[in-house]
Amino acid sequence: MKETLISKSERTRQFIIEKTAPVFNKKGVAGTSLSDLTRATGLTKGSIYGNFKNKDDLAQAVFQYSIDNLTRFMARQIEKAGTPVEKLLAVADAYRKLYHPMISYGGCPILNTAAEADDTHKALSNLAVEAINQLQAVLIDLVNQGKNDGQIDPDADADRFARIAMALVEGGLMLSKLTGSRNYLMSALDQLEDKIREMADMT
Amino acid sequence: MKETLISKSERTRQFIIEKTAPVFNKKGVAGTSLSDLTRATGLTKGSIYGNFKNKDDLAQAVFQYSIDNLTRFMARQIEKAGTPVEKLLAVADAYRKLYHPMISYGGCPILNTAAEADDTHKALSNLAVEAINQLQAVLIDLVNQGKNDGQIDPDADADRFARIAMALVEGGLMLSKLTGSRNYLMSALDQLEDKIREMADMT
DNA sequence: CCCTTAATATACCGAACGGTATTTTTATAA
DNA sequence: TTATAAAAATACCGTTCGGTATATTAAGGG
Repeated sequence: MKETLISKSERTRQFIIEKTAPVFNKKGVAGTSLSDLTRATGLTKGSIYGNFKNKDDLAQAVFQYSIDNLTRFMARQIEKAGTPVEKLLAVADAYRKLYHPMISYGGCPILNTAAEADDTHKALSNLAVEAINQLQAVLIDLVNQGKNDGQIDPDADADRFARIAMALVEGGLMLSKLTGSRNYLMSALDQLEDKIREMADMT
Repeated sequence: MKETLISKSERTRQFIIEKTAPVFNKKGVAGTSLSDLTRATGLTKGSIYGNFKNKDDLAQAVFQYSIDNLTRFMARQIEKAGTPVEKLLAVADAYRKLYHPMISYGGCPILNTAAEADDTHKALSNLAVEAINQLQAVLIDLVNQGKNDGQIDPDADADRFARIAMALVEGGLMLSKLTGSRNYLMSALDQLEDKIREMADMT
């Protein structure tokens, strides 16, 4: 008597997402063909189309999966740290840890999706905007917490900080991925940490 | 008696590049079809293939054209400014001026190319690396000139500054393009200007 | 163990793909 | 003005595309 907590199709669906995620992230939606998908999964077109209504539908599920992984990882790193300022520094550190996995995954999914989809795949680019807003909201919240604790300068501009942080991280990731040199992301993260310490008057 | 300084084919070649550049930049190489190209130019496949040996060949010419435009514009802006520090600030200001044209062009070609090509089109991604190195070299050179003039702190790390500057600009552009909000690029450029003034002890 | 249903594979579709050989048109130097 | 060469258009190639109707297989409750 076997307990089937999740149906076969749900498992297959997840399997397809996991196997095709790096392919989509490296080749883009337009650059990924159905034969790429059957190759990556070992399944046939019929099976894939039984679980997703078309390629774009799968691409969206894949993107959401990638983002969920990223935000869950980030949440765990933040949880480990104590004060709001330490949590902000933990975000920067999280990206240092993410460097290698992210590169072999094909770079940041948000960046990749933004570059490809903003003029062509509106549904997908909306998901990317959501992901950015979500990450930013975390940063803004932490800054505000730091202000309440008296740890961060009450005059600090949380929104502006979050925008600069995202730009540094995404820009650094893109350049490191492109050139093959860690330096870009690392310098960007150094700069991000400087900004955090600056807000916390730890200069 | 008409003086043909440049041949018909050279003119057509340039015409094709100019007309297809925004298409490639918006849709990517994989996402741009030959019918997109014939539509954008009003020419036939035969004509296009008489001037370029294949789609990738045209894509590379298009990317180089976009980069040349960017670097020429940047050089002109730098030329106008006086001291090295003013020239560095002129670079930041150049990106402010470029905001609208860049957005309607489909975003930064370096970013777009990096995102699409680094796992698929090696020749193209090499051109993107070259473009980054070229822009960075300009920044590094200006910082060093500032040091020689005694205008910039001799301990300033020019390489690190250039990496952070590129990350801020590219990240800011991507986020502004994605979200439709100027704020990202503008905050990133504010930050870049702060860094410049910091190096110049104008704080 | 069987029967129903769900899941996967097979076989196929029309369309669009990138690319090319050939013909027609256009430019241009003599 | 005409011959010739260069450029562009036409018509076509085989392949792969995304997608689907149908057949086959496997799951899993009764």
